[in-house]
Amino acid sequence: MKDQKIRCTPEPTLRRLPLYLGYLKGIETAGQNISCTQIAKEFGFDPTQVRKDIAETGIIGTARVGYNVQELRLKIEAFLGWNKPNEAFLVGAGNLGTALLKYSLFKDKYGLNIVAVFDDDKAKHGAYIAGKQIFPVEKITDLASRMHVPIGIIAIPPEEAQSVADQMVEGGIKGIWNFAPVALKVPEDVVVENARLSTSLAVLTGKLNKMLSI
Amino acid sequence: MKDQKIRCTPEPTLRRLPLYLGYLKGIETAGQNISCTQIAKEFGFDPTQVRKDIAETGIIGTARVGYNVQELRLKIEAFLGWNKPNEAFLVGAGNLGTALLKYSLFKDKYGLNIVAVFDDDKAKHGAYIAGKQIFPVEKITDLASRMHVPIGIIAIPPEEAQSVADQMVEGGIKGIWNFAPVALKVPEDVVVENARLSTSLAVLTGKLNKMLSI
DNA sequence: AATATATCGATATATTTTTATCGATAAAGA
DNA sequence: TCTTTATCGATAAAAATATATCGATATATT
Repeated sequence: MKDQKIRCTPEPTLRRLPLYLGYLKGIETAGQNISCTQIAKEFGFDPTQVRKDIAETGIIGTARVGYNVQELRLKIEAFLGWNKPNEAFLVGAGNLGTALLKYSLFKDKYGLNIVAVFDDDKAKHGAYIAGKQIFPVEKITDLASRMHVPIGIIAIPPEEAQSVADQMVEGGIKGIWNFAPVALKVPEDVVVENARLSTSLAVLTGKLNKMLSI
Repeated sequence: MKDQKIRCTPEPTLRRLPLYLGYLKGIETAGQNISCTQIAKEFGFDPTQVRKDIAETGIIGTARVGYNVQELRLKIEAFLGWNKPNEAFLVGAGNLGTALLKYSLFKDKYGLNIVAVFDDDKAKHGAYIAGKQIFPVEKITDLASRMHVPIGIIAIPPEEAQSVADQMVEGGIKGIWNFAPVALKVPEDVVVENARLSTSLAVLTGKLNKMLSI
């Protein structure tokens, strides 16, 4: 029973799909069809890999033709859940939180709809940023459970992150987008995706460091 | 001659090292030594994997004891190049750029020192944000080559990203931290790390989408 | 002092991810 | 119409990554 193991999409595939999507959006006017070969060339990937990634979405292509651009775009969006608004709570109205809120691409392109903002700074409570009212952190659990919000975004210092995550879980939030540099402990049925910029920076400086020292 | 292939650190390892680092910083007062087993438990990883990751830094541990906490921290920092200031140019003084600039952790913890900011909005030229003056984008090449700045950060809309990357490369920049959702084309000796938030969001919503539909 | 145990480093195995191959097929060109 | 070619989907091979095993060793326990 333990080894049921639902076959799930490889994470690298999930990371590449948004790239393809961005590309498709840019060329939608150009032509009707697109092949894996073309997409692969754009990104320097292997065509077979692109084909496998795309196959995950369930789309059926045509030999010698490829895929219909618009259909492929819609399939990827549906697969990622970006075709419908994903409601989210944002915790942390500091620099990062504010940037996330104002970054309109999230709403426009990825369907991420931040419906409320929370912060533990009393001075901010009741104020608005980017049209959203700021609430006290203690209200997360209650509001999340009543509004059935599925996603929580953590953009606060690491010390408070676990406590906020606990409150989110208690409120029934199923996915946490975590910008704090800590390992959150959550139940198995809650997905945590760490968007830690430091991780990305490490890859850059680590490679650079190696390269420049050779 | 083409297949020289320098043995390089696996990217997953580079991604995990900052996690260990953050953990080490949190416990430094707690004790003298730390074992892979303990670190692994903290993150839910396999101890052998942690040991391999750590081995990349060149540290030597002691059987039955583990590693000296402080030494390990310093080794990881040195390995990632975070022990010395990494000078960088930031292009884009919008929401994201400003957040990056103000996010003090980058400077304090990761040694990322943003020395100048560029934007193509004439109204911003000469102004200061977070103590840094804003320059016209056209000056990147000249300034980068004269100041020998190794890192460029791209925090602008996708349309302009490639052009800015070209200017960075021309100025001798060797590492680009790219926040724009496009595939940058650069010479082989330039490292590009894509810090695309959309990619991370895709992993979250993709998994959620699958989970909630089962 | 002898034995047990945790942990290291090294090596071997397993799993996952990427890349290559192959037959089938739809369009283009001879 | 027949051949050639690009591309698909499926399957196989290769490469990368993660996990397991094993002898050695330093500390703790009997």
